[in-house]
Amino acid sequence: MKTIKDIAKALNMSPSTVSRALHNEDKISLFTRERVRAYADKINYKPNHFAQSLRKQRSLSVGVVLSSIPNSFFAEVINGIESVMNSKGYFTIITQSHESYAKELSNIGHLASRAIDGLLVSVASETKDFTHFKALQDMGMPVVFFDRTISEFPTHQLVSDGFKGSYLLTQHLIEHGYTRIAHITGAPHLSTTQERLGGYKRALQEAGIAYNPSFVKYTMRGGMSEEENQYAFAQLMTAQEKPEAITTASDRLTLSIFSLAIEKGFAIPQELAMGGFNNFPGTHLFSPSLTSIQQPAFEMGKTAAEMLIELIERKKNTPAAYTVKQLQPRLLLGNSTLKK
Amino acid sequence: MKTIKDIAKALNMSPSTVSRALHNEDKISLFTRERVRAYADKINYKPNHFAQSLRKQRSLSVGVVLSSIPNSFFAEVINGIESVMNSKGYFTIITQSHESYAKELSNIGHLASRAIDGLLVSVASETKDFTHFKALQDMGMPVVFFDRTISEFPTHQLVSDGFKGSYLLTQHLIEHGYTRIAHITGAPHLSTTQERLGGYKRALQEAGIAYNPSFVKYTMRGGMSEEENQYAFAQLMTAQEKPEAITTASDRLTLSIFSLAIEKGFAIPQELAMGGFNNFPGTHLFSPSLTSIQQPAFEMGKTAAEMLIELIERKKNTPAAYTVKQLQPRLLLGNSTLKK
DNA sequence: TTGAAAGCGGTACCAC
DNA sequence: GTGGTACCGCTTTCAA
Repeated sequence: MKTIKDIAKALNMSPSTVSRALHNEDKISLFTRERVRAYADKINYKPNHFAQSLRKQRSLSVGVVLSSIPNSFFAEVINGIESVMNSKGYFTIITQSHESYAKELSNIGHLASRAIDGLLVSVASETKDFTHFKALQDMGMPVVFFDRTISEFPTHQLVSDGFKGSYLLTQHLIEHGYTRIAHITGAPHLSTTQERLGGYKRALQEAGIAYNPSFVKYTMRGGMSEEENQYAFAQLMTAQEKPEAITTASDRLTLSIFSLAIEKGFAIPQELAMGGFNNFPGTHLFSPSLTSIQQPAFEMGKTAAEMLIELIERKKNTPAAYTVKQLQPRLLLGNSTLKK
Repeated sequence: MKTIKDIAKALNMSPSTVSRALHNEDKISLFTRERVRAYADKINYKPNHFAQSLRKQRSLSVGVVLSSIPNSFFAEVINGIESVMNSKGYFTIITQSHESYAKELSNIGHLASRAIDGLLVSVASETKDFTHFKALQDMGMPVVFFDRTISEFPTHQLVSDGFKGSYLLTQHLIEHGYTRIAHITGAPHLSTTQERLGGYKRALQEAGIAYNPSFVKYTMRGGMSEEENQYAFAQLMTAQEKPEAITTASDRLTLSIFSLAIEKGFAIPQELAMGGFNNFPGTHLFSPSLTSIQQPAFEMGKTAAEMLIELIERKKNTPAAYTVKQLQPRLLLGNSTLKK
């Protein structure tokens, strides 16, 4: 691997001149700049990233902690993040928590030792303690939360309007004649869970339908555990008072519960209507086509990345005015929630 | 950020001792080791990765170049790669080519300047020139190809048996009474394209069905371009001699062509049977459920990562004996290829 | 068993 | 405009 010193020696000048020439500084004569450039190209010189980072105390890379890459929602989010980071010259290191607190903790540790310049996080569903994020932030690391956030955390946050999404879906079901509507959701302490539940309740309330707590089922692993999902579904459908419609609050849950209902032989939507949060491509090809609340995943990644860059490149002493942004979800109608 | 020097000063010893103690070297007294460990823990010391990499001339990170993260197949592959890399202490930097040669080239450049220890590549469909990979390899960078490979490239390679997958699907269709079977595939120069086409041809040949070149359509962007897909589909279905079945050679193509057929109102499988390579979860919920060839994506990532680690950690002077591994795909039967 | 010091590749301050 | 050089944090050889 060729270094600046090699170039300096070959061209008979000092390393500092070479460095400056490569950075195209005006102080260096155009002639020298050209000579250096040409030679660097010729020997295919690449700056050593570690030396640069060590010296400049910044790595031009950011870390991402999210639940799972094969989840279509997050896959699209990553795409959005990378589109921004690449154009700004930053690298993106992605880690998966698989909804586990322990994994999240160890990922954060690894990322910290990589001296990343900033961190994008969608909190694992198991996580209830935030001191590991706070510790990083106190050390000067910019942190932005997206999707699953910690509302009381002092930093930029980006969420999709889960309240609205859930509200629209529930309202849609009510308009189509359903009144016994269930809601299967994630862990109760999560912001997303609370919002989505809130939208569901509000729609019921506005329609004058009494809220029935036994129609709401929580899953601690947010749909990642098939047993948990089956249990929640069974509890709902073996009760004396069964729901006529189920809404689901996350990608995994939606796919899993829909799949279960088909498996168990429920007629959809005649016997049981279904709809939920879902970013999988192709659910319009399901039988019946699935009514979904789609979140703007790519845009979420893109915007979160922009917020992070803003924090990273802000002057150190500028006091940060943290904002919380909300993106609007879309309700995509399918046949799984048709009028009875 | 605390450094080794801080620890040394606080404990009144030299940086070298601290370094050795942290690495648990026997030369250092147990007492000292414990003292250092305890203090390092207390101040939450994390080694500076850049300094380490700069000094040791290795980064403990690997680069990955693949087509697209939101593609379920690659998302699962990434999962497999990370499971190995994390356990071995390596970091994984993922880049997407979106099937573009230019993007692939620039990704490789970025990764190289990050001084990655190794590279995992699934070649972009546009790529026809391999000198950028060769250059890296000549500089001592271990490279492993997976999925979309360059067969003549001297290194470890890992593919799924596309010939077999395609053969099984075509054979299945023939057994169910179809004879006019089409095949929509990617760019003709790709190894995967040729294999999958090969399996298709072999099955036809064994059944004594004449190969009809007008039943094979190529897409240069491998399903990423909706226009291309529509054109290929239209060409097949507006010809005088229409196929009764279509097989598709990649995830994107399978989803896209299936979607098109539904949209255009074809009765599946009565009028047109469909099946193809597909790793999307949930196609059993399609209407009709989709016959698919599933590739072992997680295992592919896992094995490719292991092969790369093997190359990285091999002693420099050991001559490499490169191997080509094949993983077996599974044929998942659905209703989209039922007997007429 | 521990310490001193050189050096990994670049950058940036200070001279000239 | 250009050169000399200290230094970023860590590892490792040599010496003690």
